[in-house]
Amino acid sequence: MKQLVEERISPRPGPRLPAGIRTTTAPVLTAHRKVEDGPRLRHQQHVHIFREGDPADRAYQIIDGAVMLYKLLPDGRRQIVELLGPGDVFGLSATPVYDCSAETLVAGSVAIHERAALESSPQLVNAISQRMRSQIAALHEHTVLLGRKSALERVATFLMRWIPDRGGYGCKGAANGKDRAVIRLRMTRQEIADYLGLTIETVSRAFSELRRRGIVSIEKIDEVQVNDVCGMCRMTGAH
Amino acid sequence: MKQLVEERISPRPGPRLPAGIRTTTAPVLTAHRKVEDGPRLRHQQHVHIFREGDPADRAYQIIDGAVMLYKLLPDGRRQIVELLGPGDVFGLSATPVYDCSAETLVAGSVAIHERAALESSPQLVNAISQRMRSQIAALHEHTVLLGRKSALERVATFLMRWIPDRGGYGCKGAANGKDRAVIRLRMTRQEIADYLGLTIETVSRAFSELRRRGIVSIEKIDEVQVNDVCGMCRMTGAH
DNA sequence: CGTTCACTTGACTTGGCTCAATTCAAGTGG
DNA sequence: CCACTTGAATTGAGCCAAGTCAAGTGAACG
Repeated sequence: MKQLVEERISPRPGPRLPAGIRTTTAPVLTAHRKVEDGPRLRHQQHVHIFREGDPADRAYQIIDGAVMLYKLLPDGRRQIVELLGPGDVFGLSATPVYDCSAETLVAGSVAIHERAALESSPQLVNAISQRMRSQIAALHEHTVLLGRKSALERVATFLMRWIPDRGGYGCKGAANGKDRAVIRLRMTRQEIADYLGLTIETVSRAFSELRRRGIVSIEKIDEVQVNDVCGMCRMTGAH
Repeated sequence: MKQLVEERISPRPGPRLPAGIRTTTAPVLTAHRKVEDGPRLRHQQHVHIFREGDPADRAYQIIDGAVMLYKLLPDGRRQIVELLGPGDVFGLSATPVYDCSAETLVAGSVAIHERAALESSPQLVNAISQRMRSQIAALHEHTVLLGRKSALERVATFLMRWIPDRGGYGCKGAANGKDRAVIRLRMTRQEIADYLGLTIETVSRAFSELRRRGIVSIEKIDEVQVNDVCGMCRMTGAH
């Protein structure tokens, strides 16, 4: 069974809470502690941490694993608005309720920051502030993808995202002779489609097209071998 | 000639906000000091405040007027990633350079926050933090629009945005008998298109379609009379 | 008891057709 | 004259439907 296990990490032993039950007392995070200290939430794959419209009591920071934030339209259309990994914060809301839902993509754990504690520590505030800036830049980038890129460009951009140190600002091209990479997707085609603003079929066709062109080969369903990273980068529309 | 005029303003009573451009939340006021104090920049319409890639020395907060943030692809495709009004902050960057360009849509003025000063005042940090949360929520909303909405839904959503207190969370429907509104666009069709991820022709056709359906009538080119706000709201895909 | 084979299931791929939005090309009017 | 609108042709991506593939289930059988 999928489950959420909430636990309090040392130095403060505390109550274990069954899934779905909320704490009423806010823990105090002092300035000198690492943000990862304090209460945590362990989670399995594909469980909800919160849903759009829930009271926004807490914010979270990913320690490990991966989380997606998504929004639904009333007729069922889904858009995944952010993909998050270790270090990323989510659940910060400008209103009393969450503006989107958070579901785990990969098992892991997150640190919990009670809403009340979020403004008390200057270090924490500055650290989270810095994170928000990065996430805003990522949202800008994704906005360009959704507003202006073709299906093939979207999928190429998506794949480049998972190749460390490539395609970004200081990308020098292939480090050594070979220009290969292996990507573990950890998302279904449906999730990729909902992130890229496409249908599952279009995503599938884009993968096939990349395979046809020799840019990638797909061994296992969630493992993509990139044979020509620079070649794929040129297909992103960004270069 | 278009110009930027920088000047230092002495502390004085806070801003009256002109109606029109978005008023997401109240203007940011800290406990002892208004953030609008300090150096300012007056600007005319359609001038750049900074460009993508410029060193990100400062952040800005709009006092009045309107600003758009946009990104370009190398082949010239443009995507406007944010539309900002009074109170909104921009120019916060996670890197040493700006991730997008900022251009004014409407003449006005902005407050300048030097990068170094941004972490010094807790009040300022918290106020800006709150602003960033709102902007992230707005970006999420726009992501759904770009990823999942039809052209007509996009334009209807865009128009609803400029009608205060309607279409949002606590929208009660028409306040009194009539259900009308007047919108001053202050953007060209090209800018609207680049914001909505469409072409100028598609935007034009969407306006015509709304006119044909009697939802709006367009007197002057940048003034839209909405005859049936609830009707338009139903076309946004969000209800 | 463990192996095999038929069947089911879910996820992905591919094909064919459709349609919404783009592109190209004239208009129109403030 | 420039920004916008409208029309006609084009096309990329969506939708629907069928096909592939791998993993899992389970009953039969040596």
